Amino acid sequence: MALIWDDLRTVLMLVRHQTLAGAANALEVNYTTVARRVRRAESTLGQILFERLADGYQPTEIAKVVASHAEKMETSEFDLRRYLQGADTELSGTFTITAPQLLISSFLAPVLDDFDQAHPNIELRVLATNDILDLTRLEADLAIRISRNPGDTLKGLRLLEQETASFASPRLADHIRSHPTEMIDWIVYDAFPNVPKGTSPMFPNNRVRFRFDDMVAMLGAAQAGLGVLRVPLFLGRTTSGLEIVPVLPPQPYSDIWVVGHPDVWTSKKAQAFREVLIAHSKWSRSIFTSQAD
Amino acid sequence: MALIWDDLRTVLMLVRHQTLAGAANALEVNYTTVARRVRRAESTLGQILFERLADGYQPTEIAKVVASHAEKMETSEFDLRRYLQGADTELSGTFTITAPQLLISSFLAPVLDDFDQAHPNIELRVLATNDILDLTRLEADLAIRISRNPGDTLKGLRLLEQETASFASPRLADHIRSHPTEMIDWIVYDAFPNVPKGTSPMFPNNRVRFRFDDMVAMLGAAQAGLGVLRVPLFLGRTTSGLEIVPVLPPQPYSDIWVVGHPDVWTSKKAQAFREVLIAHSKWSRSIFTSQAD
DNA sequence: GCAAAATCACGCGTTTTCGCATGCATAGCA
DNA sequence: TGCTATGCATGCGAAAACGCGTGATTTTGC
Repeated sequence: MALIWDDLRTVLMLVRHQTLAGAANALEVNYTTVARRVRRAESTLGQILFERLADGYQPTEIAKVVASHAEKMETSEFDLRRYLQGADTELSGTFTITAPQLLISSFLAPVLDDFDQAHPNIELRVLATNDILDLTRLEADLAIRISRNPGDTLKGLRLLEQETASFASPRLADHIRSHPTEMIDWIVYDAFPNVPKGTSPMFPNNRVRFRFDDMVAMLGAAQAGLGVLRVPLFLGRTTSGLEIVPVLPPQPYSDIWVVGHPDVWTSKKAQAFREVLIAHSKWSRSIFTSQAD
Repeated sequence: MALIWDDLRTVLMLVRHQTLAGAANALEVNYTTVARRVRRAESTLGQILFERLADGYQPTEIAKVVASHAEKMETSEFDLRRYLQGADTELSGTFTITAPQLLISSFLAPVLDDFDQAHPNIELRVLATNDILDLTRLEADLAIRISRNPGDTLKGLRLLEQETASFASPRLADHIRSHPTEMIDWIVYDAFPNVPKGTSPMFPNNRVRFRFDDMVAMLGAAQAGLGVLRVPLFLGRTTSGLEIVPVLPPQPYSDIWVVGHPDVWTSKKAQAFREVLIAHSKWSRSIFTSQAD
């Protein structure tokens, strides 16, 4: 009746993913192995944990209970790994950060360069995604985020304040400036599907022309002259083929933070990365706001 | 960097036992396996977890932290196993009880007989020990205990009230009855090293002659006529070569309980065992008290 | 309605893990 | 000082676990 902890972990993954392949992928083993471990767990528990269906493994109620306990075990594992990460004083090994894709080229790239030169023994892994990765689960050690605050459970440091403004292709910008009362076409983000508030009274006629779900595509559309765009200053300024138009005067926007789990925050590598980040933030402040230094 | 849960468990056991053999015994594997798993854990963690000394493995501070987290995982495992035990509706498989040695022959033996005949598919395991086993860790499913209450975390059912009285060998008993004012020698238990309170005024002269740390040995000494003994009625009555003497009139003593963890309490097997236990308790009540039914 | 993709079961050869036996070092003890 | 207990390291053969390939079935997408 000696149950094997890794079998419990396997059951947990199979309950989560519902297919052998999915669980196997998460565990970095062959899916046959998942099937075998689950069979073994079922036999030592004397309980059927999954219904084998054509489209996957359907967990029974008992399997869900097993998984909930395995989840607590997993939490302890992550607690441990974060502790070890936080206690690490080595400036070597791997270090993982995550940032929104669009922050990489304009802001983060020089930071990465500096950091790598200062700490050549650290293998830096960059996860460029708009998804909010779970730092509690160590999906990344530090995250660069655009938000109003670091969140409840995380520690954070505000790197930069930033502003947004309206941008357009040079030709469209010219046209708008010379015909301020004509109808102005906007390209907007799906999550904010209206013309931004705060447009200048000098440009009274605004309407939404396109709604996109992807910022890169929106920038492309703006470059092609399809409309006016509200984006953070740094983004409009560093995108070729766009220039600022006075339709929407610069206005404050969410700040740029570096956030991390308190456990990991103290690690030598995290400290080192923040140092480079802070130094570079001071240097590049003027890209993010319209105010003089 | 995929750490193996069973390696964490192995580290926990090695921190607890400090020797490969001890940990191996607890894990029911060869000690070589413990050594190998610990080496593997050290290598994936990049940390030395133990100092190899001549008399065993000395855990480092980091190992203790690892062990504390593994302990939480272990707690979840026990929580799960108790849940599964409690949800079990089969009247087959193994079932483990514990009871003080001295309760076995006089009280429990017929219960075991009845239970086995009623449920021949259940393999009953009996741990006869005075140690208080940890039911939270499933060292036993149910425990028969002599105490005033079941304890904080456990569920309990009072099976029998009982009384104690004084016993002696027939020859000594005769002598005491015919010479009540002579000095009476007592054999007492280490934990209560004085002459029991409540002796009858008819026998005014009492002293402690021997102190023992073992009840079986005390019974033997009493059988040999070395002195008077205070024991529960059932014990004196069922021990050959002893008879009750009126030095200490029957007086209430701690009750006999069956206790169990709330999670396990509801299992079919536990219910079945309690049934037999209750039935037999009613029958045998007269052995435990001096009062008429 | 049919092709492509996804899923699982099973069998085979390989890799890894494990247990056992041996040898060595140290501590406790007479 | 020698003897014995206990505990660890290492090497070898057995056992277990694993990955891969094949085949069957079902779902998904066009």
